[in-house]
Amino acid sequence: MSHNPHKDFFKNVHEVVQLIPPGRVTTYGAIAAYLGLKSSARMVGWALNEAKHQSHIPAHRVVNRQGLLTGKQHFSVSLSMEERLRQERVQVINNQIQQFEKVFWSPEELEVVTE
DNA sequence: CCAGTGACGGCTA
DNA sequence: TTAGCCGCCACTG
Repeated sequence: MSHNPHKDFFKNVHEVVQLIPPGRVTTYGAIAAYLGLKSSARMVGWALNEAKHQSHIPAHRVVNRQGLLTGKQHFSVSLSMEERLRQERVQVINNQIQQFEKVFWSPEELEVVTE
């Protein structure tokens, strides 16, 4: 059994991302903080990079702190990050999520739901 | 092994 | 308010 800490972290990221409701988005930092590694937001991006080949993980619902689609380069041209979000009625203009505060979802909300 | 690179974000000037 | 710095750490050449 190889207990690689970062592998577990990646797996946890995948699980959290799958819980983001359609039509909502969260941030790299919010996921990192929820998993107890507040200063490792960059690693969330790495984890999503691996998730790229797993279509059931909605990586397009993760944006940066400002609501910008900084990870758009990692999505196919045929179905871009922006298009995936639009399909869920999330407004995007110039890579910027509109009404970001309203669309933002935090993993912290899970505490309420699971109780 | 070492240096450079990032799907980030907090802090400082 | 904006721009730059730097801590973070897995991965690559």
